[in-house]
Amino acid sequence: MPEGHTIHRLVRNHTPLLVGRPVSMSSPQGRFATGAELLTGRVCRRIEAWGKHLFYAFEGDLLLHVHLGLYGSWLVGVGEPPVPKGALRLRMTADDAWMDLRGPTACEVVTPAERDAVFARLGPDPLRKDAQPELAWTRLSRSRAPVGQLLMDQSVLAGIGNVYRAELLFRAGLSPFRPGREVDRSTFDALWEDTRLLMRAGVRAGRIVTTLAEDRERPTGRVGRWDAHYVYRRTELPCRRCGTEIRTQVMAGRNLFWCPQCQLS
DNA sequence: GCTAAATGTTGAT
DNA sequence: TCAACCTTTAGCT
Repeated sequence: MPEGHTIHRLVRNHTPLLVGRPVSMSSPQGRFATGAELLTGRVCRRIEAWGKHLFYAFEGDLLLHVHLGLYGSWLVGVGEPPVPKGALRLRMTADDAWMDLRGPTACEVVTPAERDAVFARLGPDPLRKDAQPELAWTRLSRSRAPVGQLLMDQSVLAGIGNVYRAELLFRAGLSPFRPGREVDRSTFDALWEDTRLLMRAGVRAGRIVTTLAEDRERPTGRVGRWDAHYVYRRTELPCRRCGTEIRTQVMAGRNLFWCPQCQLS
Protein backbone atom coordinates (compact mmCIF):
# COMPACT_ATOMS: atom_id res chain seq x y z
CA MET A 1 0.00 0.00 0.00
CA PRO A 2 2.89 2.31 -0.59
CA GLU A 3 2.87 5.84 -1.87
CA GLY A 4 5.50 8.28 -0.62
CA HIS A 5 3.87 8.82 2.76
CA THR A 6 4.21 5.09 3.56
CA ILE A 7 7.92 5.16 2.77
CA HIS A 8 8.63 8.19 4.96
CA ARG A 9 6.63 6.60 7.75
CA LEU A 10 8.86 3.53 7.49
CA VAL A 11 11.92 5.75 7.95
CA ARG A 12 10.35 7.12 11.10
CA ASN A 13 9.47 3.67 12.44
CA HIS A 14 12.68 1.87 11.49
CA THR A 15 15.16 4.53 12.61
CA PRO A 16 14.85 3.93 16.38
CA LEU A 17 15.11 0.17 15.82
CA LEU A 18 18.18 0.16 13.59
CA VAL A 19 20.25 3.32 13.66
CA GLY A 20 23.35 3.05 15.85
CA ARG A 21 23.04 -0.74 16.09
CA PRO A 22 24.83 -3.57 14.34
CA VAL A 23 22.43 -5.39 12.06
CA SER A 24 22.29 -8.95 10.86
CA MET A 25 20.67 -9.97 7.59
CA SER A 26 19.43 -13.15 6.05
CA SER A 27 17.36 -14.26 3.09
CA PRO A 28 15.72 -17.38 4.53
CA GLN A 29 14.26 -18.66 1.26
CA GLY A 30 17.36 -17.67 -0.65
CA ARG A 31 14.97 -16.67 -3.35
CA PHE A 32 16.87 -13.57 -4.32
CA ALA A 33 20.56 -12.89 -4.18
CA THR A 34 20.41 -9.60 -2.36
CA GLY A 35 24.05 -9.58 -1.28
CA ALA A 36 22.62 -8.70 2.09
CA GLU A 37 25.13 -10.88 3.90
CA LEU A 38 27.68 -8.18 3.01
CA LEU A 39 25.94 -5.96 5.53
CA THR A 40 25.75 -8.36 8.47
CA GLY A 41 27.63 -7.03 11.47
CA ARG A 42 27.69 -3.45 10.22
CA VAL A 43 26.20 -0.58 12.17
CA CYS A 44 23.26 1.20 10.56
CA ARG A 45 24.05 4.91 10.28
CA ARG A 46 20.98 6.45 8.71
CA ILE A 47 17.71 5.65 6.98
CA GLU A 48 16.54 7.92 4.20
CA ALA A 49 13.63 8.14 1.75
CA TRP A 50 13.24 9.90 -1.58
CA GLY A 51 9.88 9.40 -3.23
CA LYS A 52 9.10 5.69 -3.04
CA HIS A 53 12.75 4.65 -2.57
CA LEU A 54 14.22 3.63 0.78
CA PHE A 55 17.95 3.63 1.62
CA TYR A 56 19.46 2.11 4.76
CA ALA A 57 23.03 3.41 5.09
CA PHE A 58 25.64 1.27 6.85
CA GLU A 59 29.17 1.87 7.98
CA GLY A 60 31.71 1.21 5.26
CA ASP A 61 29.84 3.14 2.57
CA LEU A 62 27.31 0.48 1.68
CA LEU A 63 23.56 0.89 1.54
CA LEU A 64 20.51 -1.32 1.28
CA HIS A 65 18.15 -0.04 -1.41
CA VAL A 66 14.50 -1.09 -1.07
CA HIS A 67 11.54 -0.26 -3.31
CA LEU A 68 8.25 -1.79 -2.21
CA GLY A 69 6.56 -1.65 -5.60
CA LEU A 70 2.85 -2.36 -5.63
CA TYR A 71 2.58 -4.82 -2.78
CA GLY A 72 5.86 -4.98 -0.98
CA SER A 73 5.70 -4.72 2.80
CA TRP A 74 7.71 -4.75 5.99
CA LEU A 75 6.53 -6.61 9.06
CA VAL A 76 8.30 -5.57 12.24
CA GLY A 77 8.34 -7.11 15.69
CA VAL A 78 10.27 -7.56 18.90
CA GLY A 79 11.36 -10.83 20.46
CA GLU A 80 11.31 -14.22 18.82
CA PRO A 81 10.78 -13.80 15.05
CA PRO A 82 8.15 -15.99 13.34
CA VAL A 83 9.14 -19.13 11.43
CA PRO A 84 9.77 -17.93 7.85
CA LYS A 85 6.92 -18.75 5.47
CA GLY A 86 6.47 -18.16 1.74
CA ALA A 87 8.72 -15.83 -0.19
CA LEU A 88 10.46 -13.94 2.61
CA ARG A 89 12.94 -11.80 0.69
CA LEU A 90 14.91 -10.41 3.60
CA ARG A 91 15.02 -10.62 7.38
CA MET A 92 16.95 -7.97 9.30
CA THR A 93 17.55 -8.14 13.02
CA ALA A 94 19.07 -5.67 15.48
CA ASP A 95 19.07 -6.30 19.23
CA ASP A 96 15.71 -7.90 19.91
CA ALA A 97 13.94 -6.36 16.90
CA TRP A 98 13.25 -8.24 13.68
CA MET A 99 12.02 -6.94 10.32
CA ASP A 100 10.69 -9.10 7.48
CA LEU A 101 10.54 -7.79 3.90
CA ARG A 102 8.16 -9.36 1.38
CA GLY A 103 7.26 -8.68 -2.23
CA PRO A 104 9.51 -5.68 -2.99
CA THR A 105 10.40 -4.59 -6.51
CA ALA A 106 13.96 -3.78 -5.41
CA CYS A 107 16.12 -5.12 -2.60
CA GLU A 108 19.82 -4.67 -3.29
CA VAL A 109 23.12 -3.55 -1.80
CA VAL A 110 24.37 -0.36 -3.44
CA THR A 111 27.17 2.20 -3.18
CA PRO A 112 26.69 5.91 -2.39
CA ALA A 113 27.23 6.66 -6.10
CA GLU A 114 24.43 4.31 -7.05
CA ARG A 115 22.13 5.92 -4.49
CA ASP A 116 22.98 9.35 -5.91
CA ALA A 117 22.14 8.09 -9.40
CA VAL A 118 18.67 7.11 -8.16
CA PHE A 119 18.22 10.52 -6.52
CA ALA A 120 19.36 12.21 -9.72
CA ARG A 121 16.64 10.69 -11.86
CA LEU A 122 13.87 11.53 -9.39
CA GLY A 123 11.99 14.81 -9.20
CA PRO A 124 11.64 16.67 -5.89
CA ASP A 125 9.96 14.75 -3.06
CA PRO A 126 7.42 17.03 -1.36
CA LEU A 127 8.10 15.27 1.95
CA ARG A 128 11.82 16.12 1.97
CA LYS A 129 13.09 19.31 3.57
CA ASP A 130 15.60 19.80 0.74
CA ALA A 131 12.94 19.49 -1.98
CA GLN A 132 13.21 22.00 -4.82
CA PRO A 133 9.73 22.56 -6.31
CA GLU A 134 11.29 24.71 -9.04
CA LEU A 135 12.54 21.52 -10.68
CA ALA A 136 9.04 20.05 -10.79
CA TRP A 137 7.66 23.30 -12.21
CA THR A 138 10.29 23.36 -14.95
CA ARG A 139 9.51 19.82 -16.06
CA LEU A 140 5.73 20.18 -15.81
CA SER A 141 5.48 23.56 -17.50
CA ARG A 142 7.52 22.42 -20.50
CA SER A 143 5.50 19.30 -21.20
CA ARG A 144 2.61 18.76 -23.58
CA ALA A 145 1.61 15.65 -21.62
CA PRO A 146 -1.59 15.80 -19.52
CA VAL A 147 -1.10 16.81 -15.90
CA GLY A 148 -2.71 13.51 -14.81
CA GLN A 149 0.20 11.72 -16.45
CA LEU A 150 2.86 14.15 -15.21
CA LEU A 151 1.83 13.77 -11.55
CA MET A 152 2.53 10.03 -11.83
CA ASP A 153 5.93 10.66 -13.40
CA GLN A 154 8.52 10.16 -10.65
CA SER A 155 11.01 12.37 -12.48
CA VAL A 156 8.55 15.28 -12.16
CA LEU A 157 7.37 14.70 -8.57
CA ALA A 158 8.67 11.80 -6.49
CA GLY A 159 6.34 9.95 -4.18
CA ILE A 160 2.92 10.62 -5.69
CA GLY A 161 0.96 7.51 -6.64
CA ASN A 162 -2.47 6.77 -8.07
CA VAL A 163 -4.49 7.81 -5.02
CA TYR A 164 -2.75 11.14 -4.48
CA ARG A 165 -2.86 11.87 -8.21
CA ALA A 166 -6.64 11.59 -8.36
CA GLU A 167 -7.28 13.35 -5.07
CA LEU A 168 -4.85 16.24 -5.60
CA LEU A 169 -6.32 17.02 -9.01
CA PHE A 170 -9.83 16.99 -7.56
CA ARG A 171 -8.87 19.31 -4.70
CA ALA A 172 -7.19 21.65 -7.18
CA GLY A 173 -10.29 21.62 -9.41
CA LEU A 174 -7.94 20.72 -12.24
CA SER A 175 -8.80 18.57 -15.24
CA PRO A 176 -6.43 15.58 -15.52
CA PHE A 177 -6.37 16.19 -19.27
CA ARG A 178 -4.95 19.72 -19.11
CA PRO A 179 -1.48 19.77 -20.65
CA GLY A 180 1.32 20.55 -18.20
CA ARG A 181 2.40 23.61 -20.17
CA GLU A 182 -1.10 25.08 -19.75
CA VAL A 183 -1.02 24.91 -15.94
CA ASP A 184 -0.60 28.36 -14.31
CA ARG A 185 2.29 28.99 -11.98
CA SER A 186 -0.14 29.88 -9.20
CA THR A 187 -2.06 26.64 -9.77
CA PHE A 188 1.18 24.68 -9.59
CA ASP A 189 2.23 26.45 -6.39
CA ALA A 190 -1.10 25.62 -4.77
CA LEU A 191 -0.81 22.03 -5.98
CA TRP A 192 2.68 21.70 -4.49
CA GLU A 193 1.56 23.09 -1.13
CA ASP A 194 -1.50 20.84 -1.08
CA THR A 195 0.70 17.83 -1.88
CA ARG A 196 2.92 18.64 1.09
CA LEU A 197 -0.09 19.10 3.35
CA LEU A 198 -1.78 15.85 2.34
CA MET A 199 1.34 13.71 2.32
CA ARG A 200 2.48 14.97 5.72
CA ALA A 201 -0.94 14.13 7.09
CA GLY A 202 -0.56 10.74 5.41
CA VAL A 203 2.73 10.10 7.21
CA ARG A 204 1.17 10.97 10.57
CA ALA A 205 -2.02 8.95 10.02
CA GLY A 206 -0.40 6.02 8.22
CA ARG A 207 -3.01 6.26 5.48
CA ILE A 208 -4.35 8.60 2.84
CA VAL A 209 -7.18 10.89 3.90
CA THR A 210 -7.99 13.75 1.54
CA THR A 211 -11.57 14.71 2.37
CA LEU A 212 -12.49 17.75 4.44
CA ALA A 213 -14.82 17.02 7.35
CA GLU A 214 -17.72 18.90 5.71
CA ASP A 215 -17.47 16.76 2.59
CA ARG A 216 -17.75 13.45 4.40
CA GLU A 217 -21.01 11.61 4.59
CA ARG A 218 -20.33 10.78 8.19
CA PRO A 219 -20.38 14.09 10.07
CA THR A 220 -18.14 13.19 13.01
CA GLY A 221 -15.98 10.47 14.38
CA ARG A 222 -13.41 8.32 12.69
CA VAL A 223 -12.89 8.50 8.95
CA GLY A 224 -13.84 5.21 7.33
CA ARG A 225 -12.23 3.78 4.24
CA TRP A 226 -15.33 4.72 2.24
CA ASP A 227 -15.27 8.42 3.04
CA ALA A 228 -11.54 9.11 3.01
CA HIS A 229 -11.44 10.02 -0.72
CA TYR A 230 -13.24 12.35 -3.12
CA VAL A 231 -12.85 10.41 -6.35
CA TYR A 232 -10.40 7.51 -6.03
CA ARG A 233 -12.28 4.24 -6.69
CA ARG A 234 -15.61 6.03 -6.57
CA THR A 235 -16.59 5.15 -10.14
CA GLU A 236 -20.29 5.79 -10.86
CA LEU A 237 -20.84 7.19 -7.38
CA PRO A 238 -22.02 10.81 -7.00
CA CYS A 239 -19.36 13.46 -6.45
CA ARG A 240 -19.27 14.56 -2.80
CA ARG A 241 -19.33 18.21 -3.89
CA CYS A 242 -21.69 18.39 -6.86
CA GLY A 243 -23.39 15.00 -7.20
CA THR A 244 -22.13 14.34 -10.74
CA GLU A 245 -21.11 10.75 -11.49
CA ILE A 246 -17.41 10.16 -10.95
CA ARG A 247 -15.74 8.93 -14.12
CA THR A 248 -12.81 6.62 -14.72
CA GLN A 249 -10.38 5.97 -17.54
CA VAL A 250 -6.88 4.55 -17.82
CA MET A 251 -4.15 7.22 -17.91
CA ALA A 252 -0.42 6.53 -17.56
CA GLY A 253 -1.27 2.83 -17.27
CA ARG A 254 -3.43 3.23 -14.17
CA ASN A 255 -7.09 3.85 -13.45
CA LEU A 256 -7.72 7.55 -13.19
CA PHE A 257 -10.80 8.90 -11.38
CA TRP A 258 -12.21 12.40 -11.70
CA CYS A 259 -15.35 14.51 -11.46
CA PRO A 260 -16.20 15.90 -14.93
CA GLN A 261 -18.06 18.84 -13.34
CA CYS A 262 -15.67 19.93 -10.53
CA GLN A 263 -12.64 19.36 -12.77
CA LEU A 264 -13.84 20.98 -15.97
CA SER A 265 -10.65 22.87 -16.72
C1' DG B 1 -12.80 -21.50 -2.33
C1' DC B 2 -11.78 -18.87 -6.59
C1' DT B 3 -10.72 -14.71 -9.34
C1' DA B 4 -9.49 -10.15 -10.23
C1' DA B 5 -7.59 -6.04 -8.93
C1' DA B 6 -4.52 -3.24 -6.24
C1' DT B 7 -1.53 2.93 -3.22
C1' DG B 8 4.39 0.39 -8.78
C1' DT B 9 8.16 -0.18 -11.93
C1' DT B 10 10.83 -2.38 -15.55
C1' DG B 11 11.86 -4.28 -19.75
C1' DA B 12 10.37 -6.50 -23.96
C1' DT B 13 7.35 -5.89 -28.12
C1' DT C 1 1.13 -1.19 -25.04
C1' DC C 2 1.69 -5.24 -22.27
C1' DA C 3 3.45 -8.97 -19.43
C1' DA C 4 5.99 -9.94 -15.42
C1' DC C 5 7.17 -9.50 -10.72
C1' DC C 6 4.65 -11.37 -6.09
C1' DT C 7 1.26 -10.55 -2.11
C1' DT C 8 -3.07 -9.31 -0.03
C1' DT C 9 -7.79 -8.44 -0.16
C1' DA C 10 -12.44 -7.59 -1.97
C1' DG C 11 -16.08 -9.58 -4.09
C1' DC C 12 -17.95 -13.22 -5.88
C1' DT C 13 -19.63 -18.36 -5.63
